[in-house]
Amino acid sequence: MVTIRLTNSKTRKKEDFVPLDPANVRMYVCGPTVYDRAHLGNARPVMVFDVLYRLLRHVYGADHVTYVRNFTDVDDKINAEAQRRKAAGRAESLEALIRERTEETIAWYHADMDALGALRPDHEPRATEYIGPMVAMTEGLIGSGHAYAVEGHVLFRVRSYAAYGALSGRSVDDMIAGARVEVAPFKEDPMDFVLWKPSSEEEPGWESPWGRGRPGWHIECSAMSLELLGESFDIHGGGLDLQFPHHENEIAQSACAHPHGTFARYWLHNEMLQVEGKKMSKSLGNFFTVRDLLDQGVPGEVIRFVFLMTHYRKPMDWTAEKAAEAKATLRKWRKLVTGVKLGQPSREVVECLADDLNTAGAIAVLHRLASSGDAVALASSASLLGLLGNDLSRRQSEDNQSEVFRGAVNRLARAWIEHRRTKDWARADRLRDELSLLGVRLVVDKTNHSSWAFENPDILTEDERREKLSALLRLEGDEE
RNA sequence: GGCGGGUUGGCGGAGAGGUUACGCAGCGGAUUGCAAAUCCGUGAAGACCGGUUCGAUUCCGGUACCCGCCUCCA
Repeated sequence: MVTIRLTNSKTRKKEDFVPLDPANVRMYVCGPTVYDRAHLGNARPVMVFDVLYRLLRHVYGADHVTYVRNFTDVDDKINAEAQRRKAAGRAESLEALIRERTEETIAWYHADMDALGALRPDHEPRATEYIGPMVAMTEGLIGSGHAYAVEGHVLFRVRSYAAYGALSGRSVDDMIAGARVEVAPFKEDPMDFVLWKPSSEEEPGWESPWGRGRPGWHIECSAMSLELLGESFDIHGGGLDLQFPHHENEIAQSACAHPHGTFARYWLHNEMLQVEGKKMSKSLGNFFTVRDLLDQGVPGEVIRFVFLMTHYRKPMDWTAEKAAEAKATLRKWRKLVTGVKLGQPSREVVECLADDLNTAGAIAVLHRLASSGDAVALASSASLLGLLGNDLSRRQSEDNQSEVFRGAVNRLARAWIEHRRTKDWARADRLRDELSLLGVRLVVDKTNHSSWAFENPDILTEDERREKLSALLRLEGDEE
């Protein structure tokens, strides 16, 4: 069996991965706060841990891996949106409006991540469905002296956990020295963090021993991983930005609540995303969502490929140039693999992935397989990376091509061939150029027959396309 | 200020203490009505300063620069 090696943030070393139970390898990944469309940065951990999930399934068997990724559906930004709808005259309760917002956001998230070829996790728990376990864990922490209730809040006492700061490499004293946090007067220590906080009438809340309130951000992951994976499990993943304070706090809560468990044994953090060399932010005007890219006609598979080009522990830069490169490569490979039956992925590709998810190295192997013409190995190996599947890219493109459109393009392609045959170069070239504006590329292949292919089928709307096509058909004397 | 990470050829981006990464672009050639695509070939690197070593881009130390987190923006 292949030995998977992973860089464990906890030890800062690359280690052999040895699961607690090979018959049930367990992984928890921090998922999105569902208040709006997922931006491109949100997709990075999804891609990284999707590859890890696929690799684990390959090595241990598809039925022997449990992947949990949560939805955070308690959040002030969600509240704000619900209150906005309420203010706009909606009659439903705030709770109903919150639910509405999170439901629609989750549906978007699923659609967008599906388009990137990400497998759905085995469990996608929502924080609001685990309030009970969170309250129970909080009570336990109070009982064991690791937390205290004050003024409707419950706070975790960081001084009660000696290893606090180990994951992110800081000590409580260092943090206080450089802290910019506003310290609530009721905190025993400035670094103490909230497990539970009171809710006003305008905020969602649940009854608890400390009054009506809602959970702090960190406790949900501790409670849900416990419920679904147990006190000890294998892998915990997320973005590097979550390492502190989120993951540090999760560890503190879980370790203190269940001192006999190990909590997560391997911690993986992916580096962040940049856009054209800069941090993606609304103020820089380079902020966009996955859906924005898909709507612009960038196939999900291309987005996925660009992510995979960079190792997960390096900052990844999204650039238009990379997208173009990915697209050209995928087009070339797709031509090679059409119709081949999947077999086993190449051992080299598996070894690259097993070596701390070296996706860039795996892609290099794919290039070699492609140039050697080994279509079966290429398709099978690409499939392990979630690439070149029938479910990707094709679907996106062909859904957008109506029968009418295809028929019209076919007639125009025949006209083009005829112009070429009669050496009417002017008309032939003009037609070729016009069609390229529609995202259709006419090509001459080796045998000097002609064919056509969709190059970028999504650049125009169906209406624009129809109008343009009928103009061309008239021009070619095709009055159908 | 505290903590962590990075710096590879024109661009992207890996591995390995000594042997070609790979891809894109470029250049040369094949093919071609033009173009695209495709195919063949090819030059080019390791921020800076020291140290370890027979030998370092790869290990160690320092400098410079960049980035992230510490402010519930992944």
